[in-house]
Amino acid sequence: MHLTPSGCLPTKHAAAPRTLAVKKKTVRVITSTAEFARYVGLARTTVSRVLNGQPGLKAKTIDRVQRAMDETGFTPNAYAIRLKGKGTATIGICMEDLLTPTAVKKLAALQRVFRTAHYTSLIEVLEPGGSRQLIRHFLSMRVEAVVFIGHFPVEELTQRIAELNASATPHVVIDHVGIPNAHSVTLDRAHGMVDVVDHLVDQGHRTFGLLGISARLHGRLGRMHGIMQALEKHGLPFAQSTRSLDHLHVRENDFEYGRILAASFATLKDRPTAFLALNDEIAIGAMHGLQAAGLDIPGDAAVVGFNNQEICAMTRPTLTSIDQQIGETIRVGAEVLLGQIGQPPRAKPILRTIEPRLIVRQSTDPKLA
Amino acid sequence: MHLTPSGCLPTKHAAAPRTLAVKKKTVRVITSTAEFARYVGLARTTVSRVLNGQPGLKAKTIDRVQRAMDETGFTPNAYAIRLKGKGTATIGICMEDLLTPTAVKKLAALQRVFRTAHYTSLIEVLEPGGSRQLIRHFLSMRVEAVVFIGHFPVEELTQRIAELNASATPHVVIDHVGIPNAHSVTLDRAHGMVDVVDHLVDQGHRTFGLLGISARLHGRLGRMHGIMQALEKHGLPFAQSTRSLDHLHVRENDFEYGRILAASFATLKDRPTAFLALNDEIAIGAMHGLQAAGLDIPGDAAVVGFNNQEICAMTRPTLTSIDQQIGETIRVGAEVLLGQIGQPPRAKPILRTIEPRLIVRQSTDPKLA
DNA sequence: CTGAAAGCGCTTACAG
DNA sequence: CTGAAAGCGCTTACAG
Repeated sequence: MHLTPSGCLPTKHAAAPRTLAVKKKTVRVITSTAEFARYVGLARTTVSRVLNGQPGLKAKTIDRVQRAMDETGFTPNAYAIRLKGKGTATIGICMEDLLTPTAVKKLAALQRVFRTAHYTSLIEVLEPGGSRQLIRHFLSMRVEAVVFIGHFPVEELTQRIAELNASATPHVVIDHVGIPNAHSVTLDRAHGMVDVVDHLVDQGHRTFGLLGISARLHGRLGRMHGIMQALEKHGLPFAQSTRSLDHLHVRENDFEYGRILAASFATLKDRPTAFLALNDEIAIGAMHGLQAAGLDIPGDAAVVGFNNQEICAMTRPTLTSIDQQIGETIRVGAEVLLGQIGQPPRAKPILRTIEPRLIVRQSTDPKLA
Repeated sequence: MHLTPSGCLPTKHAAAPRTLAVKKKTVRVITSTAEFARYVGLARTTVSRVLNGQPGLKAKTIDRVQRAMDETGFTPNAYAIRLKGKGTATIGICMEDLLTPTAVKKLAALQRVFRTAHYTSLIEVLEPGGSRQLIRHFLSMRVEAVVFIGHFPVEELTQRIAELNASATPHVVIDHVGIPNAHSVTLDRAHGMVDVVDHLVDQGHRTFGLLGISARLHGRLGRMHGIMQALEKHGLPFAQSTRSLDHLHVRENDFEYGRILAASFATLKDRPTAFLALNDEIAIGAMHGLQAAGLDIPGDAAVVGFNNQEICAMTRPTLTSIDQQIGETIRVGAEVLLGQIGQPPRAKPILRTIEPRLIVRQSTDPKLA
């Protein structure tokens, strides 16, 4: 999105009168209620009433207008309506990208909820460093609320939330903790990892390879926190029980990243027996890499993914994973957001937590093979 | 999206004055250039000039305005700008859904191209039967062009294209042939299937199971056309060489659909030796189903997917597939669309064809195992 | 740089 | 139902 200094969209070209040649004669496209009213033979006021479904109109009049709309294809100018208007019924959705399947799933679900609640979604993808312009664009479009989906630079997002708060625009941050004063809905990843570790320890595992998982972000609700907590519970010393090779490789394509991490792990003499991956893609890549090294899954190595995508049921072996409960996340997210609209700003940030669910499959349980 | 009879968005509530309590005193959010100009101590005209980056302004003045914008968070009302304005620099993108990975990839690529060209994308997902309202919404937002991505009911789409043509709004249909008077960019699926069949015949296959592929749609550029053409070329009688069990099962989840089709095929005594799937998901499900029945891939059965998603390199065996050339598709699509803006309407529909690329992997070539 | 003014396309009382 | 009018928040000549 390109914006002028004002945060608004640039104009592309002078508005040529929109005409269209039809069968040798030029038909002017009707672009205003004034013109349209003249065409129908009614007053502008009356047309406006019909368009807005106001009461006290004869069925005949409504019909006349409807028919004329079909004939001419006239649509009232939304910009004029909303200028005059009482709210835009629009919600801005800021996406980190459109390439993460689970993020897109959330977007799709959210858009559906908003539509049901009679809101239009204004969907934008954040360009690196473009968050200020993006929020200015949303504000200039007078959105009634803003949702953030995905992962953003903490400082930038913090700034943007402050701006939204300053303009009394409601917001919710989906799945991104650690933003001061932000209302958010977050998956309790820590809890998910506790379930995973419990399950793996139960299967006899004592050493864990971490694929793409680190403590950098997240804090209390983060995965690392959960892993440490669970290991402690089982009396396993953290430093000896876990191993990461993330420093060796660059993460571009997740599948490939998982594969190459696994290949490196396969060369270790004291190789961990269980692997926890940041997501399903990395886990699938890791299975590929481990198997290519001649290892059996789960016999020689157990693997756990994250997100429980449909593909998990179709790999060989099928992949144990953690379900994000996207439906629930979006339900709560929408509730938090819509609850703010029309209300006075909250003093305290709202923080809602979603509990994930472990789905055990063959990659960690030999009995299921 | 909910629309009133006028095709516009309903109003949600009366616009309460947006105020915000900050440190005990109530700060009014500035919502107009008039207010803002008063705040800065400049004329509205001057402020407007600064916001639009017009020449002939002192650096000092520009600075003052910039600073005041940062202080107040003021954003000019986009609805007023565009009402007055010369074009909206907005393009409507109509998606069939947000759940098909390749469709979302196209969306992401297209949005990026549009942004680079200084257009904002208005992304909407079509609800069943909601196409008329959707297009009315786009027209009411005065989009400068419309893109359709995905598959739509032919008759509905034909109607919508006619409406867009009637209002002189440019459009392009990505990957959906057979719409009269529609400008479109389409993958030559027939060509793709010719390549597949050539490859498989080369590998010694003479019988082909079709998974989800039928002749219902598409015509000349369709897959079935390509399959028939290639079989004829190799002197293989079509009816004897192909087999479909699509009538036996319901297609909901594609992975599962592929699995269950394959399970049925596995029970046949005269089972085909090669399988062509509608997409990668069905192909992966089919591999799962065939392997579960004890068959070796590609030894007992070859499998080919469609779309060449990243996962194809991570299955066991890796999956031969056809790459859609999404980058090229979107490049051409944007070219076709942007080329129409500001030009007189075309008499003849534009039809551009994209050539797919066969990517051979282990699932069809034992030498790669 | 300022200020007054017209106009974009609507909605909404208001008087008939 | 009609008609005249005010106003939403901008932009853009125009005269100073």
